[in-house]
Amino acid sequence: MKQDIKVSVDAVVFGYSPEEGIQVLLIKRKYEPFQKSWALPGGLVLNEESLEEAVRRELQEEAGIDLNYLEQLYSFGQPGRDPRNRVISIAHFGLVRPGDYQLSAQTDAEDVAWFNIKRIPRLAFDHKHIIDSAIKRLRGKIVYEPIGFELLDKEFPFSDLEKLYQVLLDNDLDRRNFKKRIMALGFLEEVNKTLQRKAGRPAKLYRFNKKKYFELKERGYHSDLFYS
Amino acid sequence: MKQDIKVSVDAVVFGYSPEEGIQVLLIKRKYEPFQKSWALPGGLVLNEESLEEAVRRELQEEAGIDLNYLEQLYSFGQPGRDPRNRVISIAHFGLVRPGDYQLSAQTDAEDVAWFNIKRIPRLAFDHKHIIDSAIKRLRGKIVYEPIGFELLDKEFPFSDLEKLYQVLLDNDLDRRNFKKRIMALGFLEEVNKTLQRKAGRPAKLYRFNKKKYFELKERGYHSDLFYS
DNA sequence: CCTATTTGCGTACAAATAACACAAAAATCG
DNA sequence: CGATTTTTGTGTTATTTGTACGCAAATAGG
Repeated sequence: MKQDIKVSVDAVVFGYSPEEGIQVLLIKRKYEPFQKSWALPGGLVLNEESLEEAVRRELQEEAGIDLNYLEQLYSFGQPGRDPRNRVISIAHFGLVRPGDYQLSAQTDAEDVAWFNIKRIPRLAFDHKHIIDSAIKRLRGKIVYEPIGFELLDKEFPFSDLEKLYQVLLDNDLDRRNFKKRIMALGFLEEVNKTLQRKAGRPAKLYRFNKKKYFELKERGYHSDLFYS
Repeated sequence: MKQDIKVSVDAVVFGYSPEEGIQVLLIKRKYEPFQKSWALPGGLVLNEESLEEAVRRELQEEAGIDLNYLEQLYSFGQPGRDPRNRVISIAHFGLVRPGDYQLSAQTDAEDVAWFNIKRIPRLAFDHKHIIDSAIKRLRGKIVYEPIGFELLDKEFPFSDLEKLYQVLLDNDLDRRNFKKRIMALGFLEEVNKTLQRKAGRPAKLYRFNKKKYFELKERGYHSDLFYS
């Protein structure tokens, strides 16, 4: 019998701010099945586009958002995960900066929204499961690769990074040791600016030097974890 | 226009022995395209089977082999990777023990063979690229998850494990420190047997206690790397 | 029985990590 | 305006962990 399987992509897009915590982008479905349910952005792959192109296109169409970081997460292909057809979904993992993050409000607010990862509503299909995988990936990856910076502004106070790790790994990390550790990695550089958001001493701003990171990585430096 | 994409699975299966090193299972293709080229075992997913079922079925059909460990690797979906149709391949990563490992000779020897990962022939499609990803995964994963044991006999002398890590990470690890480290993880247990293969003092046999490993993992013990 | 080979075990030293204290610069509040 | 609170910045020391070794035990082979 001829193969009758459809191929789609889904995206778990994370955003972050110190006030709101870690959030994930969801859309409200317009059509059956799961009409009006919250779901991950995504859709069928077109014949001539790559998987990554499909993801970026769908995110533009459904949420008007541009990703700062994108990688493949996992492919979900269990028969029956879509009640109508056999659909294989290649799930992706994306990150946006706080700047782009706000764009969601520009599109129809009923249809697109950010949800804190601790308060995710009931979702269509197996999307809850997919999000769980993505959160696991985020938690796992942030300790040995510098993807945390992709969730922050290009220039950020150190405390933002610190809080991100706190929220994600929920362990009390020592502020001072954490900073020493990150700085020792050698790819964070100080910008000659300060920022003040509340009371307290103004914070210096830092910037992730991606070029320097790749240089160090080339030289076989063993990145190994930021914090356990 | 209607979506016209096929879905297949491929498997990168690794085997290991101290004498042969790390090997990967390849088959010689019978049909076009790439007729008579070496390629990864795999094929189209059937309508009612899961991805993992498809992998195990194909491996049975093409190589008569049973996997000891199987996980998804990555999905390759670039248009043009198959010269005829658009085919998305969900690549998998498998491990077999030395015992099962020998089975390949039972099937048609012209069509199935093990190749040392340092001496891989020219391959069909983008299969070389897929193998590279799999090797990277193996190297990366072996330092923080106990998958190395899935490549050894259930009871093995310590030196086998040691050599596996040597070959894979090609650094000179200190025999004595390596053993201390592994034993400190707490899930390797001594069996009351010895084995002698060449000259020298007979080796005690060890066994990976998977149950104990999961117990320790539950208790939030931070597995973190065997050797860097 | 002497040598080469392989496995087993322990100990001293170096390096990385964790615990902890206090100073500086601002807002807030009386 | 001064005292208090809040936030950021930097250092020092104890503890834990990792690394570099030396040497003994048990076998095969000649």
